[in-house]
Amino acid sequence: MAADATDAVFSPVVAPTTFEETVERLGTAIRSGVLSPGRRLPAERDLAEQLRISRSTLRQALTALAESGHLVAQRGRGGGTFVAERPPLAADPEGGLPDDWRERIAVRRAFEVGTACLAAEAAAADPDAAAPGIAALREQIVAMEAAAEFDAYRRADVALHVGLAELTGIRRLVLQATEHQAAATELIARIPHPWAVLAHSNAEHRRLVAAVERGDVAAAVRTVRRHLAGTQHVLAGLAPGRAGT
Amino acid sequence: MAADATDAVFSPVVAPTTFEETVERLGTAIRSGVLSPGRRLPAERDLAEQLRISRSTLRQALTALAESGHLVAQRGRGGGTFVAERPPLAADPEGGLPDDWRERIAVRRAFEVGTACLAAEAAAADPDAAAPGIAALREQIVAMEAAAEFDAYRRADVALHVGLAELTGIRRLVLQATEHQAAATELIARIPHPWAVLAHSNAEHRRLVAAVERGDVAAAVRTVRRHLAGTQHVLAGLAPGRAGT
DNA sequence: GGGTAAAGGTACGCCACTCACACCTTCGGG
DNA sequence: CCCGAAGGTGTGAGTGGCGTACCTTTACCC
Repeated sequence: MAADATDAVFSPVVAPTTFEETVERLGTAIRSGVLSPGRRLPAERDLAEQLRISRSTLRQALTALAESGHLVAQRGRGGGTFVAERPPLAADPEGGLPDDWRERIAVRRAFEVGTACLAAEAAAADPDAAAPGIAALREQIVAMEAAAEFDAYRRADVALHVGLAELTGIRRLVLQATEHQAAATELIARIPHPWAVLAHSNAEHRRLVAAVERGDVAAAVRTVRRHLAGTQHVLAGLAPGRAGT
Repeated sequence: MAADATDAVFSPVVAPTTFEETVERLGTAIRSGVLSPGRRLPAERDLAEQLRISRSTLRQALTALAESGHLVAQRGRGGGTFVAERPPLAADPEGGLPDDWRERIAVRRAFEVGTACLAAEAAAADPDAAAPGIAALREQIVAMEAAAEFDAYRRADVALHVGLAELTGIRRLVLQATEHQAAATELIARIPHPWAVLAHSNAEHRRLVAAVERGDVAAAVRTVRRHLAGTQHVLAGLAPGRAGT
């Protein structure tokens, strides 16, 4: 097992550029549905200011996202940059799982468990403040039940998990949640989704929301754990032999 | 509550440089004790290769760490770069908590809960493989009981939590664990630590390790949760009014 | 005692990225 | 019909990271 602490310390250092970070940020937000189709982004000059980057760099990112079908730009007065009507769901739908998929899914699991824990705590600490957020979660569950195709289902699924992070009130967790969800979508898109599985999954969603609502941390954690374990096992079944690094 | 998902998406983009990332990586490893005092780092040329960065950039980082008292360099054959005998525990012990301390401590809690969950699962899945790791955790607990001063206690504490992450076998979690621990140390260093509290804390450690050993996920999560809630409350008591952003 | 190898220390030029700034183009509304 | 708000374009400076070659120190070995 190569998880020794010193090995980890000496593992490669990555330094993403501003351009890459921006594409990642906006791209995941769009793919995960946090920025919904047709939505208008702030004007470039404003957005650059909000993101604390120069307009030049922002435009590089916007151009890249436009070329990859995430965004559509319209010139002239009343124009702007809009999220495409049918943005790509996953960044790279080429065959084969990335070889570190085990790590990714495990990190995501750890993250979700922790988030669910904090969300349940927040709901227990201030039920009134959490109520609207929880109602929003319920709406997503309804949307999932009504979903006629997998894309719609998955979008609501993502919204639910991101909404859970919102309950914690921690901005950083919300950001990470969208990233994890977008990453998870890319993996999940490659496995079959029989309706029976989706129905079962949604039953777990209901249980999760109920647990959060009554502030039952243990139940929330348990439910999330089982919920994600299913995904992990299905992926493991699809993995070519063992794909560990 | 400023944790709305779209707000998070449009929050500032940060792009750390390779230099900064490297200082962060090595600095946290040293401060958290993962790289222990007196330890020799790989030769610059080798280390640069391992970290996948140029030697020039690596040297910038090493120089900065040497100036801040983390490292000591010795020239000549048989020389090398060594971790200082008494490296600084915290990066910036200036007065006052950083204003986003609530976020930090919350993110850390979420992380630890998730990690404990995965660690307990790993132990349950393959008890024999996890046994040596768990024995190492017990050693840290013994070290904490024997600790005569807070520094020694804290180092063992960090080692315990990092060791927990190692049990999961996920390199990324180990890396994040050292970062969270180093960050936590900076906060914890500012609060008083009566021996009674430390003893109580260690009792929780024992319970945590026991829960992990028998693969009891629920108990592990519950224990970690309580364990960290204590820290959070003490910090909240020290916070100047409300330090929210 | 001198050579040699292994380590850190120094210098320099190239390239990619980021930024600020100025300007052009489109197009709806007053 | 013109103005203003939006995206689109171009340029030059500054900075950071990289590669490469070379220098200096020092322990060990013959």
